[in-house]
Amino acid sequence: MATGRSHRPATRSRGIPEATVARLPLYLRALTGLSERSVPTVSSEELAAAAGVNSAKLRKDFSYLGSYGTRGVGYDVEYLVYQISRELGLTQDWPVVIVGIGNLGAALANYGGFASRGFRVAALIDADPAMAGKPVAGIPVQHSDELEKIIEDNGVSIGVIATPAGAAQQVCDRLVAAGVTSILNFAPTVLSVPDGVDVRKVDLSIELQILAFHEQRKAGEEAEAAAHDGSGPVAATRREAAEQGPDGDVPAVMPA
Amino acid sequence: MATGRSHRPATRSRGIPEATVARLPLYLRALTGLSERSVPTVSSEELAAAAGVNSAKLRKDFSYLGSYGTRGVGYDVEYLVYQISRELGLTQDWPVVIVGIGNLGAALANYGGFASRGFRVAALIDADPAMAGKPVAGIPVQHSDELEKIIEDNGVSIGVIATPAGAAQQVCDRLVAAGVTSILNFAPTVLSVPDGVDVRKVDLSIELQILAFHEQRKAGEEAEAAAHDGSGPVAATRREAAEQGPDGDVPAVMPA
DNA sequence: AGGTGTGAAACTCTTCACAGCA
DNA sequence: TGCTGTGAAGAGTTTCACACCT
Repeated sequence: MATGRSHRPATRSRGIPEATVARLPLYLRALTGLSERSVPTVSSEELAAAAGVNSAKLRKDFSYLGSYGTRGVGYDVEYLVYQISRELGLTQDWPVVIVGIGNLGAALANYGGFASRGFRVAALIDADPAMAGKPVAGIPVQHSDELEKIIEDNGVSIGVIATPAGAAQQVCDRLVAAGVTSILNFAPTVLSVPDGVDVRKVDLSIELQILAFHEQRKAGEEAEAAAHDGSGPVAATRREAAEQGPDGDVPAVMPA
Repeated sequence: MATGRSHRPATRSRGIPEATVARLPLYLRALTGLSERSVPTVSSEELAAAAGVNSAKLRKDFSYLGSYGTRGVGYDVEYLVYQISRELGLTQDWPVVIVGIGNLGAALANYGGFASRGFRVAALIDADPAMAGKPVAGIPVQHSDELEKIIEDNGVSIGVIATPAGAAQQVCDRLVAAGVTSILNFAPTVLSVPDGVDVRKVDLSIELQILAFHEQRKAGEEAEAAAHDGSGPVAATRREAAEQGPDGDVPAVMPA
């Protein structure tokens, strides 16, 4: 084991690697599916397939949480659901505000998986006075003047920004000033936040560009293959296969 | 799999690491901003700040593309924009279809950054006959019966799935059968696709769960700090700082 | 047998630090 | 002088393979 050096363990805290954290929701979703179908236990192999990862990775991931499986048998579905939920902090309810109720904001408000898993839409906020009072997904939109009050009254610590890019930083600043410490940003901007505030970003156009890169490379390879004829230096120049998507992913938070 | 078993050479091909590819769109966005403000050159330091990464990483990233900078000076903005665009395959236009025109699909269709950067919404497709013909973002929605024809007629190779989870795999299968080889999936499901097809996934609920994990950890640390010592548990938050968000990120594609 | 849990190896990504060029 | 480009070190992640428990 460790040579007794006082080296910073880096991934500190309770030591679950970011990459693992990013996959826990995936496992949880797969487990929930099994649970609904009343499956009592799963092997790492089966669960891994359902979650779209490989079994070695899954076992390693679970090993960071503890020893929740039974050798020769597998994992108890209900028990794992609970353990992962707890680890992710989903046994409590997180009030969330969504700022910017355009198409995207409305889509998010309507998103079922929201309420279902530990999150509660505490408020919808928009800068347009014409929106105020209009119900979206059964929740009346409130004007952004109320932002600070809403956050304090509801103890909101997670905010979702679905505004146009131009407004994002400003909204972000107000959210943070009011006490929000985690932000999910859908606006195509880099947000700057003080230390201690986490930002995760979802950007459609970035995803598409990454796809385009690979798409282009496929086209190139095809042409090359046609020119060369088969049997290149590496017979298998095909796609290299990173089994799962780009969802949660690895690099995670972004203070400052 | 086909012929060769063995291992994938991984990052192979022309050797740009996935992590770098995932950041190129970020750089491109920052550069576009500079370009619009007619800034002629940038240093790695400045550009890195604008893109939300650190400069060493940026320089390393660029070194995979070639030597496009000038020592002692920096990078020519326009030239870099071109080089990155080319590398990402954005000098050509990619026709894209969006399947599932609910709130989310509509939001995507309306998303400006779309058309602006190498992508063209070739068609909007929905299974609801009542939607057919209705224009969204100026484009008439077409019924899913037309899916195969649309894809072939337009030479579409990138598809966006914004349907409910239940329909996603089916839609995916049809897209792939019709010739689509890159898919951006917004439905909360693991899609299975044949080898050679790339899938990227965006999942709101996963992002929120990751935030919740960190949020919970912050709360825990605070409590711990408070217990240890009465002094203000102010900005105690350690957070080790992964400077950028979870956007594109590292693990990338997912065949099979 | 059957499947988990985990050291150790392999690989990828990030950061450092500085040589070298404009 | 100033900033790029990069080898090398370091950190984090994935995969392997097998000991160990049921």
